[in-house]
Amino acid sequence: MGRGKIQIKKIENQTARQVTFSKRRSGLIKKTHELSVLCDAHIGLIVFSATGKLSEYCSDPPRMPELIERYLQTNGLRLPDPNDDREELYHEMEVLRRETHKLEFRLRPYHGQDLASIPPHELDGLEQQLEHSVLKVRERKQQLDNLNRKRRMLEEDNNNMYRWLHEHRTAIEFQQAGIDTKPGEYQQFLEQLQYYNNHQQQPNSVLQLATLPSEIDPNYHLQLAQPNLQNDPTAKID
Amino acid sequence: MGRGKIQIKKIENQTARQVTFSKRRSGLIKKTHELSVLCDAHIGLIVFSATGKLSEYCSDPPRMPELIERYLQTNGLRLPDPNDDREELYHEMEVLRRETHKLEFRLRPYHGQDLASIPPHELDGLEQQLEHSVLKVRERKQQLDNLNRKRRMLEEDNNNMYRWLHEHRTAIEFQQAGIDTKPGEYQQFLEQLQYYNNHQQQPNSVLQLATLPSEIDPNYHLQLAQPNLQNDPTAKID
DNA sequence: CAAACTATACTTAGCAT
DNA sequence: GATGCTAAGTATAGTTT
Repeated sequence: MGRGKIQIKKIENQTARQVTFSKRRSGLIKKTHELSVLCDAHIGLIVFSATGKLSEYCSDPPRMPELIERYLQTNGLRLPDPNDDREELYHEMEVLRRETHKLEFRLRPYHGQDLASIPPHELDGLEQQLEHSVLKVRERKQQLDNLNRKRRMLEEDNNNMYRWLHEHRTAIEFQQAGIDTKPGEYQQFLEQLQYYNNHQQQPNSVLQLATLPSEIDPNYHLQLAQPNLQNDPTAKID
Repeated sequence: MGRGKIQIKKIENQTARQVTFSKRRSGLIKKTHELSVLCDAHIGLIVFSATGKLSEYCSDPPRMPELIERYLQTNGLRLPDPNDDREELYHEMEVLRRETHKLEFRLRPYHGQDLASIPPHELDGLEQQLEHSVLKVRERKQQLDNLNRKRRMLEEDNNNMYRWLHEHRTAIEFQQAGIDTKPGEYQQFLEQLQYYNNHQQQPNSVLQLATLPSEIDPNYHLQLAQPNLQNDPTAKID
């Protein structure tokens, strides 16, 4: 089939091998196609060249995967490992399921259910735990009460300030007309307010306010009070 | 390539088609093999005849699945994979995971943790819940205490009976020596015991034992009493 | 029906471009 | 590296056994 007969063994000459590969590959594909058409066969051909390049032929090109699937089934084969972590998955699920049950179980005594299933010697611990938790909850409620009280104080405070500012707006506006607000002054004002809020025992007097710098937009007051609430160290819980 | 030229289209003559299939198929496999050897290529050939018969060739026969896997990967394809419930599995796991987290989260307030994350309006409910659970636990402890007291009483009772039996052993043995034990006599013996028990002040009767909650091992009294009875031939029952 | 035959069509090795 | 040429080697259609 050529100028000379050849042995069927790897062609050592790299160039010759490449040429032969190319020629024979198309010949092979042609013959594959002919067979599939002439005899109505379903054929798939997969060729990886020595350099890893893929060529393929399928008598019904889009259905190569089907063909492969059919091949694997016919042969009772499974793909070496598509990535079968199925076992792992099942195991992981089992673990999760168990955990969920355990948690559900652990939750029951706290609802006063199923106490009969608790070993007697654990009852004291459970009781203490519950008592401790009740205390914690009460503590938390107290904390919230305190916070609410503080908030109300601050609100009242703000209202007082707002009222004061409102009453004096005319005077302030008059001042503002003369003096431009400088950045440093606003910052100074903030610090004073902060101090004022932190050191107040009772909601306070409009009198102290009178000592604050006066060149302020009366709309600031709402924004100013808020940060103090959030920064209140006593509000921190965990 | 034969006595006459042919069109590449399905051979209608069923016999001719079968013959051609057979001849060309071996030719194809031969050429496939030659290409793989000559050019060091990795080749897989899958042929399903019109009648569904499978023929295959692989340059490295045992590694057909690998070849296929490589092919699918190279093409970025996935097998249709009929039994891929992976998605479902993932989903189910996600649900479980969520549930576990939810449970963990629900457990925390009962340990007095993380109360800050509880909406304030739920604190009262939680407090009540905890108080209720504490009561339940105390109730349960009380129950166990009662059971233990009862058990101790029964033990004492058994000991008293044993003592009584021991003290009267001689008389009983004498009775037995003359007369074979009849059903009526055992009954009589029981009645004597009954009488004895009913006239004791503190210890409970054997009959009362049957009314105890099941948490107490019903065999308990027997285990205590048994050794005594076994030592006493007159006590033999059934 | 399968295997063997054989004339002929097809494929391709080696070479040249 | 791909393509074209062509003699030589192969595959196989149709036929025979």
